[in-house]
Amino acid sequence: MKVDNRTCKPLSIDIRVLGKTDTETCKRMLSELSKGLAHPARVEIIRILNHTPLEERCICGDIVGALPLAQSSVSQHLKVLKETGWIHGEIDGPRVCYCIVGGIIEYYMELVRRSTQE
Amino acid sequence: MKVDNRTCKPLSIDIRVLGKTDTETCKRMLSELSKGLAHPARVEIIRILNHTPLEERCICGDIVGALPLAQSSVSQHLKVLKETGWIHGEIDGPRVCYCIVGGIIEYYMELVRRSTQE
DNA sequence: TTATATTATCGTACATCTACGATAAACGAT
DNA sequence: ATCGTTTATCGTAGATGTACGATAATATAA
Repeated sequence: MKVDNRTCKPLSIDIRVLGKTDTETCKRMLSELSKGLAHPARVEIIRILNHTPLEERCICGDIVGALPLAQSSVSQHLKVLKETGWIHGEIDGPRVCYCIVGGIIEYYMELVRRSTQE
Repeated sequence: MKVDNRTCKPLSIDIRVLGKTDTETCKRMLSELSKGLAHPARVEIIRILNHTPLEERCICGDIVGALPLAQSSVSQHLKVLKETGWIHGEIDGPRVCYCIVGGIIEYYMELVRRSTQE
């Protein structure tokens, strides 16, 4: 019998790959990730996921409950965050467990630095 | 006779105001600024303006020349950057001199930190 | 199997974004 | 006053974003 194991493999991004990434690619990556942050609801989702401790991973329903939007709208925002590279999800029974990509915030900051100061 | 004085009053933003800003406002400001970065052309404009030394301020034509877009399209991107708080412009004869808002990049980074880690 | 819970997707309706050419507006120069 | 330069705005067209209810899909539970 399956217990409430909210599992998300800790998928991470290595900030060092940026050392080998050309400026044009950096700009595209930055604008793509920025699109993810370009809505208050998505900023809030990132905040929630970044807040949630590893042993208590966040399932979709928790996020829906925390936002003043319909379930289908939240699902769309989660999709945008997945497509723009901020989060990943894993099916856990009838539910889906969402996690923030490890190190993505630092990665984003570095992208801002590199793209604007290069 | 007017010489080529590319003047832009150095308009700046004080990062300390964030200390008195509530979370909800931070999220709205972050998503608004992020919208500004959500296109490669606008990232490039920010990079150019951040690169240009103060004594050689950037006029609109320079930016148009640096991008593979029509003048009207660049003008629209400049408008978005103005509306989202990244840059400001000053009329200088028939031309317009654009400048990045002082300290806006650090301000943006701090917004990312506060909005995601709060 | 059937029912229940959870989440994605579909269909729809507006709004906003993106890009362009054409035009207007503002100013300096002649 | 007229011309040329520079930049914003308009009009248009197509793409994308946003929000919702309804429905489908998936897995567990009964």
